[in-house]
Amino acid sequence: MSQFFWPLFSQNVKNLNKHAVLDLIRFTPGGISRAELALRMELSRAAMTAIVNDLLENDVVRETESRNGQSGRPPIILEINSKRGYVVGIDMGASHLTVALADFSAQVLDEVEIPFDITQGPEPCLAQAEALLFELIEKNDLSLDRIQAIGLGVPGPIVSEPGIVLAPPIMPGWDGYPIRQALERKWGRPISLNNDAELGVLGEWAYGAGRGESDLAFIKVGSGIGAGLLLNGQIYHGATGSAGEIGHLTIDENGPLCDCGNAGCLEALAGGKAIARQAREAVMKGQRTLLSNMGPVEELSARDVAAAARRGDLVSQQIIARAGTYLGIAIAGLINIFNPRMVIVGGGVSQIGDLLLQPIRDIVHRRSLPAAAQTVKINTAVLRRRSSSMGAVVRALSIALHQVAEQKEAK
Amino acid sequence: MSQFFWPLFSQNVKNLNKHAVLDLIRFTPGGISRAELALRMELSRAAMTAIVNDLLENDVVRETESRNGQSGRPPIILEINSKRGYVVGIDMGASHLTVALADFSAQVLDEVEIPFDITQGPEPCLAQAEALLFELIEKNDLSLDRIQAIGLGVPGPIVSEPGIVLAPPIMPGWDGYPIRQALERKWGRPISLNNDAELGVLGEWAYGAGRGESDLAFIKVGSGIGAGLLLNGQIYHGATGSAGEIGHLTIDENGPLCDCGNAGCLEALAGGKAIARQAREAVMKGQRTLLSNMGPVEELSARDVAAAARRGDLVSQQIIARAGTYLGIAIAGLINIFNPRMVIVGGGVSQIGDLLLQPIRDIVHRRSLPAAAQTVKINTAVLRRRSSSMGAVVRALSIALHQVAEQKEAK
DNA sequence: ATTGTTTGTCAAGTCTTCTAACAATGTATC
DNA sequence: GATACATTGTTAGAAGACTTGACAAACAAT
Repeated sequence: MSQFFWPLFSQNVKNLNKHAVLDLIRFTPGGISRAELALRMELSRAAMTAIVNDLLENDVVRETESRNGQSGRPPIILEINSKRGYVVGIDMGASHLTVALADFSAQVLDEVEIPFDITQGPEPCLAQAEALLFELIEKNDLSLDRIQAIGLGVPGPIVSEPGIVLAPPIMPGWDGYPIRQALERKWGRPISLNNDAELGVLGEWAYGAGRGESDLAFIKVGSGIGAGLLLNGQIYHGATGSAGEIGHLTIDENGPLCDCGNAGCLEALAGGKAIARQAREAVMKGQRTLLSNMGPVEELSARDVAAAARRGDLVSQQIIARAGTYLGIAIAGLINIFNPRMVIVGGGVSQIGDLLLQPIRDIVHRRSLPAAAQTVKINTAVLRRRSSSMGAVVRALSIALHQVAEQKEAK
Repeated sequence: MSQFFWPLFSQNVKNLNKHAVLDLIRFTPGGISRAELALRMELSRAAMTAIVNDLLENDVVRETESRNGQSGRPPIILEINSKRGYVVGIDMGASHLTVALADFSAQVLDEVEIPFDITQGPEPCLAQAEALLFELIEKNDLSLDRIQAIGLGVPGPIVSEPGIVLAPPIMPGWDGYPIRQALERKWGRPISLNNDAELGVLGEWAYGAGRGESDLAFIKVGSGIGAGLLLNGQIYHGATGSAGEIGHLTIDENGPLCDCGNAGCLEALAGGKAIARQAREAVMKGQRTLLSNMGPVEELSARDVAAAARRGDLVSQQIIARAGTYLGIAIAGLINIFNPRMVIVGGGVSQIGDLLLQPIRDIVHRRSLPAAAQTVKINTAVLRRRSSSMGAVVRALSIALHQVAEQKEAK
C-alpha cells in the first residue's frame, strides 16, 4: 500500500501513479527496477515502462548500471537524478537554527548551525534564517533560483493552509504571523512550513531509525518537548495542528510552574530547560557534584549535565534518570493511546543516550498494556540532531520532485 | 476528499470511483443527486451518469422523487435501495449482548439485548450470540442466507487479518481464538470483526454526534473503559490493534489494583465496576445515602448510582463526579496528544449525562493546551447504548453494499 | 550452442473519464 | 400562457491509462 506523499497538492491527481512511482523510487535505498516497481505497485510491466519513460524524459529519474541478479536479464536500476536540482531544509529550534543544503537525492551537501533565540519574534528570526540561507548558497557557488523548494520547521503548532503558527507556547510574538506567505514573497520559492517534531518523525522515517514503519512516534526532547506522529503511514497533526503536544501533559499537579501557565507539565519536569534548572539548584544547594566546576552557575546547560553524567557524576545521573522517568510516564500513556510500532527519542537532550532511555523503557514496561509494550521498540534517533532538518529536506523534495515531474515537455 | 471505506478489500481497485460514489450516497443523509455527486467528487456529470447507471443496474441504489430546488431542472435524488438486502450488527460487551437487524439503508428493523458474561469464554458466548441471531432472524420472517454480512464488536484489541483478539484484559480465554474464522465457517456469511470502541466511533461518525468530523475520539465508559479513534477520516487501531486502550492509563500510582495487574488504572477508578464498588463501600461504611434502599448491597450497579444521583443523592453524585474527574484527566491527555475536533463520551455509564460530563469539561479546560481545548467539543453519544451496534451495522454494510456493487450482470 | 529465466518493450483492445453539445424539466418574467 | 433562464441529466466522440499477450534483450546454467 503506497500512500506516500503525493497528496500535498492534490489537485491534478490525474497521473496519480506517476507520483506514487516517483515516491517509491525516492524512498527505496539503492534504487529499484521497473519490474520490481510494477510488482510493488501491482501494475503491469508495460504500464511501468510508460510511467518511467515519462519520468526519464523529465530528467527527475535516471538509470544506473544494471545489477547482476541470480539469473535472467539483469534489471536496470532507477534512482532519483541527484543533479537535477537542489533544496534547502531549515530547522528553527528554540535555541538553535540549522540550515541544510541537499541535492535531489537528499544528500546533504553542506550545513550551517548557529545558536539562536526564537523569542526574538518573527522578523529578526526570519532575517537570521535568510542570512544563513544566503551564506550557505554562496559558499556552494549556487544562487537562490537553483533552489527548487525550501522546507521550514518551527517549534509550534502549524495551521498549514494559511501557513501560520497558532498560539505557540514557546514562540511569543509569532502567533498568526504569516510565515509562509512572507517567505514565499521574499524568496520567490515554494515553502513547506511544518512543526519541528513532525519533521523529526518524517526524517527518521525516511532516512533514520523508523525506515518503512507505518506507525511511529518521534519524541523531540530539546529545550521543550514535543512529539511527531506518523499514523497509517501519514503524518497526523490533528484538527488544529497541535497533535503531539505532549510537553504540556500534566504529570504532577504539584510540580513546578510551566511557561504555559499550568503546573507540573512534562516540559517543566524533563525538558532541557528543566534539566538545566535542576543542575543550577543542585550547585546552589552546595551538593557535591562536577557541575560546580563547569563554569558560571547561571550558564549551566542540559549539555553540561549530560557531560558530567557521562563522567560518572551521581547528581547529574540522578537528574537525568528523573527526567527519563517523567518522560517514561508520558510515553507510556502515548503508547497506550496510539500503540505505535516504534518510539524514537530525538532532540538535543536525547543524545545523552541509554542513561535517559533506560528509565523510559522501565516505566513503559511497567505501565503500558503488555500487548502494546511488548511490540514497541524504543530507540534513539539515528539522525541525531539532524532529524528535523532532514525532515525539512524531505518536505522540500516532496514539492520539488513532484513539481518537476509534472512539467510537460520539459526538455 | 473522499477517503471513505472502500479499501476494505483493496484488491480490484479498478472502479475505485464507483465505490467512492456508493459511500458518498450512503453517508449523505436525505440522498444526493448525480450533479452534486459530480461536484463533490470532482468528476464530470457525464462520468457520474455512467457510474450511477452501473449502481442502478445492480439495484444497490434507487432513484426517489425529484426535489424542487430553486430554479432549473430539479435533481433526481439517489439513495441506497434499502430493500435490496439485510445485515446484522452484534455488540458484545462485558456484561451485555446486543444483536441488531438492519436493512441496506442502515435502518434498524429489530433489536434484541440480553445480559451477558464475556468471561465465560468464546464457545458459550458465541453460542449465545448465535441463538440470539437466529431468534431475531426468525422473528422477522427471514433466513440466514438473506443476511448479506455480519458485523461483530468485542471489547478487546483485534488483529484484523487473522480475525482474533490479542491478550484482551477483560476477555479471559479468548486470546488467539479464531473468532472470525469460526463464525464464517458456521454461518457461511462474511464477518467483520472489530473492537467495540472502534465501532462506537464509527457509529457516531456515521449516524450520531460526530457526523462528518474527520478527527474524532469516542470514549466508551462501560464496565471497562476504551477509546475508539477516527483520525484523518480513518479508523486508527495502531500497530497491533490496541490503540485507544485508555482504560489502562495509570492515573494514580497508589490507586486500587486493576484486573490488568497494574495499580491505579483509569478503569479501576472510573469504570462501571469501580463505580459499583464505591457504591457498595459507601453503603457498608454506613454513609447516609439512597443507595442503602436499592436492594441487596452486593448487587448495586453503576446504573443504581446514576439513578440515585439523579434523585439528588449526594454520595452518588460525589462518586460520579470523582469518576468524571479521573476520566477528565485521561481525556485531557488524549486531547493534548491527539487534538481531535470532538470527543464523544458513550457507553452505559455515559448516560448519566451532565453530572459526568461537567467535571470532564472542567478538567480538560484546566489541563489541556488552550489551542486544543478551545476547539474541542465534548458531548454525549447521540446513539446512546447503540453506538457500537450501529458501528457493527456500518461495517457489515461496508462489506455487503460493495460486494453487491461489484457483481457483474447482476440482473 | 542451447535452454531457461527474467527484464523491458510493442501493439491492440478495454475501460474510464473528459469535452461539448443537446435534451429534459423546472422557475421567473412579461 | 408564452418565453427566457437555469440546472440536471444524457449522448457521442476522443483522449489517456492500463491490461493482455507476444516478443526481443540480456544474462546464467547446462
